[in-house]
Amino acid sequence: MNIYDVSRKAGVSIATVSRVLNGSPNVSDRTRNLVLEVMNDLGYTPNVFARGLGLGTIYTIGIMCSDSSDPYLAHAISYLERGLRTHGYDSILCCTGNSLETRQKYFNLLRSKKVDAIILAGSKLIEMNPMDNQYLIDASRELPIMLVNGYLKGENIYSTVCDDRHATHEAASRLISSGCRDILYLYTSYSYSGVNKMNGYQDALAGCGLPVREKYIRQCPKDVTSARDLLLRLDHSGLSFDAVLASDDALAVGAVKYANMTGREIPDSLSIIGYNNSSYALCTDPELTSIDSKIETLCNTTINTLMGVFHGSNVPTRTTIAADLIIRATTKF
Amino acid sequence: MNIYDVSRKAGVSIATVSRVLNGSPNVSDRTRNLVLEVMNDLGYTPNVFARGLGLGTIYTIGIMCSDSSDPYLAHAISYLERGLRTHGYDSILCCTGNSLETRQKYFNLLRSKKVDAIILAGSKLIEMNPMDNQYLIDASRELPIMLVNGYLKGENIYSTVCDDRHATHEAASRLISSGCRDILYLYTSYSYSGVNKMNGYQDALAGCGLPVREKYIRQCPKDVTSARDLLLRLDHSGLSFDAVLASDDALAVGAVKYANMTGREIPDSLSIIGYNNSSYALCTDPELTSIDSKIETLCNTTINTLMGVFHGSNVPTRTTIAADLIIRATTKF
DNA sequence: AAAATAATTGTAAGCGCTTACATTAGCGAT
DNA sequence: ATCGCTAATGTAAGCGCTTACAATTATTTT
Repeated sequence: MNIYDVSRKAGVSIATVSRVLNGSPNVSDRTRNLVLEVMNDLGYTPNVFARGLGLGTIYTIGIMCSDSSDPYLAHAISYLERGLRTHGYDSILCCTGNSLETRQKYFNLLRSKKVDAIILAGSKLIEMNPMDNQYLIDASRELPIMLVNGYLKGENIYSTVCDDRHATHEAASRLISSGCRDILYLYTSYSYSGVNKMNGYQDALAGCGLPVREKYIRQCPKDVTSARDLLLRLDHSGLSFDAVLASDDALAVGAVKYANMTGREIPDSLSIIGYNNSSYALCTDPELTSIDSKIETLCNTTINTLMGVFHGSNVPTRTTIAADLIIRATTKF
Repeated sequence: MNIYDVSRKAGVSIATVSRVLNGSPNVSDRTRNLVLEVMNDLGYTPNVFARGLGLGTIYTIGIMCSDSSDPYLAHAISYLERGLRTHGYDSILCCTGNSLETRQKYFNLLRSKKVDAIILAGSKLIEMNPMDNQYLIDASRELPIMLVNGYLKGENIYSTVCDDRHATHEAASRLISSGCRDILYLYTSYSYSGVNKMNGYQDALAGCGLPVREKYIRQCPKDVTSARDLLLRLDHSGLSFDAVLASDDALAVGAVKYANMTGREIPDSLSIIGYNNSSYALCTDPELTSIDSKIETLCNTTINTLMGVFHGSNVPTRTTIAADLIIRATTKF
């Protein structure tokens, strides 16, 4: 079952069938309808490989992320996949874990698949050492590289980022205005957004004339139990803190659990702010105040930008989206 | 840059290059190494389209799910993608939402991409009305259909399921032995696994000589707040219950929140069991007793079965995996 | 009505690869 | 050295589609 079968049954040449397939205007309506009807009767679907061979593209976008089971990334993938599909694009997903090496390997694999673009979801995929991103810059001569919540300077590289710095700045400032003085900052990794978030926190302290203390900036694996245990240890070690600002809701949930275990009152004795406004935020009692990083907007903007690139429009290299502070019950404001 | 460039530089025919590409044994070691070296020098990667045209396959598996942002499915996708990749297969992801129509559309889209198999992740993708699954049965003549946690009878259809019925049977039985008499069952949708879970619950009641009451079987959207509110309403309406068995952890979290709001003691006044043993289970205080549906095992088994099918091995049509009851703090045992 | 032009359709040459079949080279047995 | 056989390599015909260009038909224009 191929284009020849259709052309035979419709009594036209394969070129005409192909034109119908590709929406060429140079086909009379009568012929077009005839061909479409035959296609329908035969249940014909064009062979993607043959199509790709001729067209050199296959309407497929590669999506890379470190781990699709992370709730934040899972949502990103969901929005990206859905959005791309509405534009007629498929997506090939690649979860690369955290090793740079496998990341490069999968990246090249996607390229060899002749995807039309590659979207990197999540700021962890951009290395802090510029040298390690060279492979992206090299590849960008060949196809557009889209970064969701990550930034890299380059000719054919487009970033859509959330204004994390501003968001944590605001969050920390509000904690301070509500009376908190010893704000613990919990983060999981240094990354584009990780660094921005931390800077926002530090700026806020500095802006209010409070000291930025190393002891109050703590690294922690991104899971509830690790965060809870870390806080228990810190508490035990005599560090006193009256607020926790976390780079992810999972860490903030851990903070709630720490408070519940130690009997500290939330928010009177301890204020907590999470990040991402994920479903975690509604799991706890009291429910989490959290920064909404607007993942859906981020993804949609990325896709719109990409479509702009495909159509040759003039498109911004970096788009910044504002975050929202969603106030619930773990803060005094 | 194509196979001709390689063949020219290596001084062999394109057929030989192709043989090296496909790991044919009919190439002398000397020639193979020479060709590989040239490929490496040139940074050559074969064109997937041309390859697919010739081979008729492209080492790509279609994965369908209703919504990749659901934590359970997100994990499934993560495991599937990773597992397939270790076997040299890519995956194309399709999130179909809940409409049968778009599901069929995307299914055919995957077929037109000539994927080597389609994996349906999650029991929601199988319709309860057999007629509505005909498209799967039709397609199975063309390519293997793999169901993760769903069952459909058919020639080239393979299912890997969790023994949900047994799991909820055990869970309910243990609730009963621990003194519970009025066990509320919360579910989200009728589906292969949904029905099994419910049956397990009902069997357990019947087995212990307890009545199966309609009022104690409630449908609820799969989110924390809906579940909490439903329980508040039921409570308010005068229904008395001393345990909640939920078809998903999110619902169980809602139950914990209901208890916290109303001051009911967990587990003394209310026992709660969730399903899937997801990260939700560790978010609450007290932490959730939950049924681990072994999603990782399910996914790996599915992939192994699929590889068996590809190799023409004799492979079981349905594989059942036992669930685990993970006991934490929301039950009295 | 013929000529000029535009719209539609057809022909055929790829796209880069695989593979059946043909050819050649290699090697031990005679 | 010759034959027979196997292993290695090459030749060429697709795979199903796109598209430049050629050919035909329809529509204006004069």
